[in-house]
Amino acid sequence: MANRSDTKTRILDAAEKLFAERGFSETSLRLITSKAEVNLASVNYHFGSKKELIRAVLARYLDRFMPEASNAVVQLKQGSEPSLNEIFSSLVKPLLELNKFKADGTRTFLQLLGRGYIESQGHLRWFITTHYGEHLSEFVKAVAESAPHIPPAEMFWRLHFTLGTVVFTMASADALTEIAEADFNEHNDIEAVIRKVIPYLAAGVAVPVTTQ
Amino acid sequence: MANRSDTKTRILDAAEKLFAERGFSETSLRLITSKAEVNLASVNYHFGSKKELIRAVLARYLDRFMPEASNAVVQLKQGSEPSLNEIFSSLVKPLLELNKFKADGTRTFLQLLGRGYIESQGHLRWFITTHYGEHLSEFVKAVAESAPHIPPAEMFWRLHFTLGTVVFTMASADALTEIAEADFNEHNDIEAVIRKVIPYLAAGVAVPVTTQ
DNA sequence: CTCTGATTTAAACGTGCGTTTAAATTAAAC
DNA sequence: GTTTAATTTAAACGCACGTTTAAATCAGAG
Repeated sequence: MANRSDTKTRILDAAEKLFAERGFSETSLRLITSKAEVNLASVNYHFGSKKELIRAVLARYLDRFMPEASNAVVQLKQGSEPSLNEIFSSLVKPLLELNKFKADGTRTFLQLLGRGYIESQGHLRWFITTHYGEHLSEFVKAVAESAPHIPPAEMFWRLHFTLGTVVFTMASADALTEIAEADFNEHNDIEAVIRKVIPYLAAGVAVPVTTQ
Repeated sequence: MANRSDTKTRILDAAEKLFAERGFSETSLRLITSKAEVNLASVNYHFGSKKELIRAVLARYLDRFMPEASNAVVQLKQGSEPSLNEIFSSLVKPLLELNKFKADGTRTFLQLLGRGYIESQGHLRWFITTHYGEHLSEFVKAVAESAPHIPPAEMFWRLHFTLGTVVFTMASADALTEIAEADFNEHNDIEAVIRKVIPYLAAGVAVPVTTQ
């Protein structure tokens, strides 16, 4: 095949789709390169290793999402005392912006995030907090200020419960929207699902701590 | 090694521990059989394949947990109108009973469940609903009756949000408890995490539907 | 055109995997 | 004690994987 300067992009595009659908360890470089229509060895040539390819796939989304998200939160706080619902809702636009970067980008990003958290044995968590720590803490700070009655340790857990809800829901969103349509004649796109989950999350995060 | 009629049990015990810790596809039969101190081929002899071993591991827990759980819900409804918190809490005892069956059985079961839902591409969901459907629907019915202001379609989504929270949290429970200990000097066993998540889930499931 | 460095290519490498085989060993029945 | 079936064992099988190699091809500069 003739020279093609977009080999790296073709690999990233094929890899992110397959990683999101099947997970990282279940996706072989041979499958990626065949879908991308590039040579098997080009992954190691351009990225060094499979591990570094995974990081590159994640970084391409995080570099777009994280600054926009923290920016949205900061801007929201310019006004007066945003509610939890408003803080979560401020992430909707940055999330949906990813659909302009790539078709189905929002879902792909959230699925990659979930896969990464579960498969990488804590490595992704370290990667995100070290590379996007300032952006993250803007969000965490806003949430904490908006629910001052929740102690920090409890908030840590609730934010991870929240992450789990989002990530799992988005990973199975296809199947769920199908069932919802069949059983309740209710059609939901990805944005509709996001708007359904926000009140659920906000209620859980803010519920008073019981010392039963 | 001399004859040992407990080879099957030794395999199941070693497999469930490794599956819970590292996931199914990341755990090789060679690792399982070496930890179990049995011959590699004995897995295929006793279980047929790795896939059937996975099912046997899950079934051993589900067979214990599911009847006890649905029983607890049914008994709770004998009294008057249980709250959502009470319904979720009624699952705690059946969950902790698993610790009597095996050391750290509760954590192992929940992690297996999480791993299974994420790794098996919907296969576990099918397995559970077809094999334990009656037990499941007892729980779903109780929750729906306890939050009659939530329309069925909305409840469908919220129960899946709930499943996501539980599954994701339990799959990463080890990592999270480690961080919580490091960052907040707060030690949590699996029961503590369960008791933390219940109010979060109950609040989210019951929050009034907004038509913003 | 020629040279040079970057990229692509086909092939192979070594490794680890789930599974299968056939012989050896064990336990139980007679 | 002999026979029979169940189980254990060591070895090998075929396959898919990530990675490496070395030659072929390409694009740009002089």
